[in-house]
Amino acid sequence: MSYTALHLSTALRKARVDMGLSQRDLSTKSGVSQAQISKFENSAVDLRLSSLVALFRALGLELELVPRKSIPAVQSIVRSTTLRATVDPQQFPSFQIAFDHVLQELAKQGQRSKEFERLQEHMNFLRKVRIPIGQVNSFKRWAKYLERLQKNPIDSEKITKLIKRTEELRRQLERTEALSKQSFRQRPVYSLEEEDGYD
Amino acid sequence: MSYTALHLSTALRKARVDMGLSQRDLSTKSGVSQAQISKFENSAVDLRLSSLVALFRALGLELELVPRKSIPAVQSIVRSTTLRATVDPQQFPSFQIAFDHVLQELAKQGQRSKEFERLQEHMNFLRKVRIPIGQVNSFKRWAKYLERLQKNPIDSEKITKLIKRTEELRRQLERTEALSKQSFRQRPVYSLEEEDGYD
DNA sequence: GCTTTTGATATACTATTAGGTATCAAAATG
DNA sequence: CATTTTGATACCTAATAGTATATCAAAAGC
Repeated sequence: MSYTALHLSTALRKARVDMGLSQRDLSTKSGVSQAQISKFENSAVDLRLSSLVALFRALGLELELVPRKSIPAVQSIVRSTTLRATVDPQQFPSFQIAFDHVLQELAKQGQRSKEFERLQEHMNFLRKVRIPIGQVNSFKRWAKYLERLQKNPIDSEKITKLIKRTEELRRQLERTEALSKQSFRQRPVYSLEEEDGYD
Repeated sequence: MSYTALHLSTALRKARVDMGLSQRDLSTKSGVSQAQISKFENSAVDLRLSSLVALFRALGLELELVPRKSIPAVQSIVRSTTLRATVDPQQFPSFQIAFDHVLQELAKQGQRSKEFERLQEHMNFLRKVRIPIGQVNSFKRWAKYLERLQKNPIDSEKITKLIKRTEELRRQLERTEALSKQSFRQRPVYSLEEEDGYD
C-alpha cells in the first residue's frame, strides 16, 4: 500500500499493545476480524471507514480532522494525554472472579488468617486502581496466573507465591502511579475529563 | 449508514464549501469521483481509507487519532485555527493570467493611465493577499468575471465596472483581515506555522 | 428570463474488501 | 522443553466500493 496513512496503522498497533490487547482481543471488542487487523497493521489492506472507526473506538480513540497547520499542537496534546493514560482493570473481569474464588478457598481452609487479610486488602486495592499504560501486560500476566491457580488445589506453598506475586504487582503499580503524579504535578493547559478506555 | 462517523462527512462538506470548492473541483484535486463525494457527504457510502485520505489531503486536512479524553482540547485548537484560516489565491491561477491579459489590453489602448495604475496596484495586492475562509467565493466570482472579460473586447464602460468590482473585492478582503487581526490579537496557546491549503 | 453550475442519482462493469474459517511458524510462558 | 498464545497468511463467497459516464432538477449568477 502507498496511500500513506501509515501513521494510523502504526498508531493502532501501538495503542493496542499499550492496552495489553492481542489482535484477537481487539477483534472481539471491535467486531473486526483478527485477519483484517493483522493486515491493516501491516498496511496490506485498505479498510473501510466503518471498520476503522470500529477498531479505534474499541480502543477509546476517535478519528479527528485536523488542519495540517495545527497537527503539531494536536499531537502535543495527544502525547501528554497518552503519557497519563490508564486502563480500567474492569476490562479484564476474569481476574476478579478468580481472585474471589481463591480468597474463598483460603477462607474455607480457615487458618493463615493474617495472609488472608493481606490478600483481601490487596484485592481491594486492585479493584479500584487504574492500570497505567505500559503496566497492563504485567497485570494481565498476574491475572492469568490467578486463573491458573483457581483451577488447581491450593497448598501453602502456592499461597506464599501468590502473596509474593501480588505484592510485587501492587508495588509496581504504586511506583508508576507516584512517578506519573510527580511528572504531571502542573495542570495541563486543557482540562481532561474522565471516561473508560484509553484515557 | 449508521457507523456514526457523521462528523467526518459534515466536516468534509464544511471544509470544502469554506474553501470555495465544488464537488467537481474537489474531485479533480483529490482523484475521487464527484459521485463518491456526494454520496459520502450524505453518508450513503462507506469509503475506504485511501479515498478518505485523498479527499482530506486535498483540503489540507489530516486524519489524526485522538484519545476520547482529549477531544475537547483538540477541537478547541482546531476551531481556533480554522477561524484564522486562509486560502492561497495561487490555488486559482487563472485569475492572474486573466488579469495580466486585461492589463495588457489596457496598456495597448494607451489612454486612461490613471485607472491603469490603480488596477495594477490592486493586482499586486491580490497576488500577495491570502483569502480568508468565507471570502473565497467572493474571490472566485470576481475571478470568473475576469475570465469572461478576457474573452471579449474591452470598452471604457467595462473598465469602469472592472475597477469598481476589483475595489469592492479588495475592500472586503481588507476588512475581514482587520477583523481577524483584532479578534486574535492575543496569541493562541500553541504557535501555528504557515503552509499551503487549509491553514 | 436565460445560462451555467452544482449536487444528487442512475447504470454497468470491475476491483477489492468483508466475513468466515483454517493453518502455521515464532514468540512467550511456566 | 512442552504448552499456549500470538500474528501472519491463505482461501472462499458475498457484498460493496470504485470508475466512467450520463442525466436532471434546483440554485446561482448575470
